[in-house]
Amino acid sequence: MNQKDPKIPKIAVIRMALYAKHLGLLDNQGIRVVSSVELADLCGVNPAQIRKDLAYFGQFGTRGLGYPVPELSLSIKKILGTNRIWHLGLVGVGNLGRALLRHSQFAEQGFVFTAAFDLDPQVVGTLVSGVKVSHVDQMKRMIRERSPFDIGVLAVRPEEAQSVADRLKDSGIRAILNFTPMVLALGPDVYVENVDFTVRLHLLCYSMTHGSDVTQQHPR
Amino acid sequence: MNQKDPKIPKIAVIRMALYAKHLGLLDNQGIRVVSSVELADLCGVNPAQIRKDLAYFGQFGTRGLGYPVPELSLSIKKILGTNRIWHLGLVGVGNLGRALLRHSQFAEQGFVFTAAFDLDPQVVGTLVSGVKVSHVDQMKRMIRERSPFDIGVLAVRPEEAQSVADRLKDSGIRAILNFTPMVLALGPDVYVENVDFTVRLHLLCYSMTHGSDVTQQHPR
DNA sequence: TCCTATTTGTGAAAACCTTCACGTACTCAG
DNA sequence: CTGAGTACGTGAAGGTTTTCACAAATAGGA
Repeated sequence: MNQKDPKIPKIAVIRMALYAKHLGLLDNQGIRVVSSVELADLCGVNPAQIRKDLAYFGQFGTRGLGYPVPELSLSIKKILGTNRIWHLGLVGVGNLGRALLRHSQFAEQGFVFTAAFDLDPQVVGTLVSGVKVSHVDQMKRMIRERSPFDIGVLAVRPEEAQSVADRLKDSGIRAILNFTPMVLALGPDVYVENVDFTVRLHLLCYSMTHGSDVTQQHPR
Repeated sequence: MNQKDPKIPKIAVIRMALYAKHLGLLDNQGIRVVSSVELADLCGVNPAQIRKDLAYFGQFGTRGLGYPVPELSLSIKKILGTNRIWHLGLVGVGNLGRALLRHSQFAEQGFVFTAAFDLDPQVVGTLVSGVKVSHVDQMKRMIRERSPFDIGVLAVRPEEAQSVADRLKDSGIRAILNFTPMVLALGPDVYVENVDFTVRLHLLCYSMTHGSDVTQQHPR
């Protein structure tokens, strides 16, 4: 399973998602071919960067011409694994959870919520954005029996984060998008990505107080 | 104003926010002193990394002992500029905007919403989480007259992102936290931080399809 | 007061990532 | 078919960040 990719930098994978986004836009405009220089302008990176990043995964361009937009777009999606629908399961139907369920961008990119869990009896049983909210205690059974989703989205209170994450792992979930501010201890079998808006606010504060004397760009 | 910091990597600033978070937790637990090794374990980074990062900004530790938790916590906050209240102005009171207004973590970290704007007449005039929603057309006047906030939080639809951002800039706002998927063109006078959850989902997909053969850790 | 154990602060080395520069291969016009 | 032009793919150079390793400094006990 694990391809012998001789060490691909995580940041290159992140940029692939960026390229995919812009290639999608170009594709919608009916543009068939793009050069690394043009794509680089759109993405705000160096053209050589794009060629290097793509070269990690194969050869996609035609010398003298450029890259075929629709084909490259699809190739990157295949590389990222986003050329299919991924099912998401939300845990924690509070303010943020509710907003995530209703957030249209997920669906637009092939991420669909198929389950939601909470422990508030007021919320359990309700329908939010077409998704039935179940009790957290039902979670393990539902996952085991029907495996309704691939990725767990954690939007519970900080106190509950670790125990819910443990339950997700125990149920067989291998990837978690963590919106809580807690660092989850789950071992290497579970992939975790943390989303913490406040870190970005801290950066803005630093920039405003110092006039942003910061070196590197570091993408999104 | 611009201190002669001889090039501090952005990623070091990002980690400072991470350190601040954990130091705050330690402080709450009543722990008075922490070594770089202990803090590194908590933050999931290399101890030398922490010492290097801190050294960009000064000397904070005592050899043979470690770092004084409350003092270091405060020092980092001063460095980041988060030892004060920052006021936020939300534009776009939709699902996400509403959740952000109600999100308790902002207030806990000294970020307080003092204004909110929308153009839906159904929403304008209502009170969300104690904040009165005004019409976007009032925004420029309100900012100019009362400068009610320092940082603009953009949670509008993608189509409106650029024009609203232009308006914020025009009104004198110098920092924007951008939750839309659009890349904003505002020039160097405005600091912009983009928050795009879907990028993280893409990374999880990549990890799951490939068995995560990704090199670097790159924080939050 | 002195000695040992500990931990910081920091040059130097290593690892990593980005950019350059150019050979190669392809396109397209004539 | 040919040749000029173009743009990819990639080794090497350059730059940045991380890690190592150790001297310097302090704590604390005897």
